[in-house]
Amino acid sequence: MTASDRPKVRDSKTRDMLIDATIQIMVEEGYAAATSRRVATKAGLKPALVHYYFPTMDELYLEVFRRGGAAYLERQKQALASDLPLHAFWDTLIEPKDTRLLLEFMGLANHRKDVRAEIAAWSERWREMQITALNFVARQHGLDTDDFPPAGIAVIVAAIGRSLILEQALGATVGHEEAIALVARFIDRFEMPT
Amino acid sequence: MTASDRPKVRDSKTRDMLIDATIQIMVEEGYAAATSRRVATKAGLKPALVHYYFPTMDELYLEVFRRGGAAYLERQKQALASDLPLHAFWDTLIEPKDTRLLLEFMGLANHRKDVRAEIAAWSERWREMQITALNFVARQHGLDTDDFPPAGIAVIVAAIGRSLILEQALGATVGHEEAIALVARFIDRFEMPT
DNA sequence: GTCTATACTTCGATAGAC
DNA sequence: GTCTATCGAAGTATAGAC
Repeated sequence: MTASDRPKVRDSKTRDMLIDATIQIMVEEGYAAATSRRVATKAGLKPALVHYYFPTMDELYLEVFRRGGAAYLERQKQALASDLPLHAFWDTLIEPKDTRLLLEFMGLANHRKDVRAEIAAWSERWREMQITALNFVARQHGLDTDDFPPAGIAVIVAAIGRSLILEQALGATVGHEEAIALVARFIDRFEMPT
Repeated sequence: MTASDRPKVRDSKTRDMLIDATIQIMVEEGYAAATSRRVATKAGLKPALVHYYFPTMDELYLEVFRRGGAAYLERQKQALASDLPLHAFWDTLIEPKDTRLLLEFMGLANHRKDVRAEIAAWSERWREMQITALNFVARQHGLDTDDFPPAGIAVIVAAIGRSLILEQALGATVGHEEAIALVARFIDRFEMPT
């Protein structure tokens, strides 16, 4: 049985276990630790099964990313459609597990060029969704686009959230409290908390 | 000859070549590609030599980080001591090669726990240096620390620079121009360009 | 200091029994 | 669908000739 004619099982408990194991390893030990053997062991299975479901490791990584990426976009969509879109958006950005996984995939993109295109395309959708929502926020509040350029704000707010998670993983949190306070103040200017 | 009694050569052309090769591979293909074989090949040498100079790969990684980290701190020190510290600091943050290497090491920190402590300690020094300088800037301009909390500003400005580089490596640059303009405007408020 | 040669481990992947 | 068994490539690391 070669790579091309393996069954394309889309929903299977075993398959899910392999995906979950991969996520867990990537988050805890980095993408480089997510080998077929390690993944299988963590899932309580044998390495050959990994290749049964995912002929190549790239296909496993891509499937993990597609699932996680789709779920992440869905949560962001909900957040941006909520009553306090800026607050909810910010909350998605500082969710540790999701953000760490995303950061691992950004590293993986530099290591596996086949994975890169997929992540780049996802990032564009992710960003466009933010810009659309922030454009709406800007119009709603009659904001000057010099003070509140939606695209620029999206880039900056996401950058801050991501970096906080990245530094927290290192245990370096000096200045975080102050940075979070600044972000909160900025967000509160547009969405008054009750 | 065991790991403990190998010569601790501190300056050697060959050693430098191995370090340079490691940096190049890490930046271009990610830390996971920086194997002893790949490093040796890129330097035009044999794998055994890598282990002659660096008994374990962790020692190679640490030496690369120590050199790069020291040089980076030195450049930051110069920047923060310049006439336009905020502008110069920002320039160091968006220097692509340095920042990409640093991001790779942050990934490596999640993968190699022995490397993590070193990177965490470096990050603290890096950040403290920024805070000290920004405290000085704040005092010089008589700034309200509610509007300009040095530690928070350091975290945020660094976060933006790093994320821009990270996204640029992916080819995702939507909103970057606007984000950069916002940062420039903020910085210019305190350091008027001539 | 640099090489060849090699030991041992881990990895990705496949074949084939069940 | 899951396993055992195995292959070849690549990984870290060492021994020893030069």
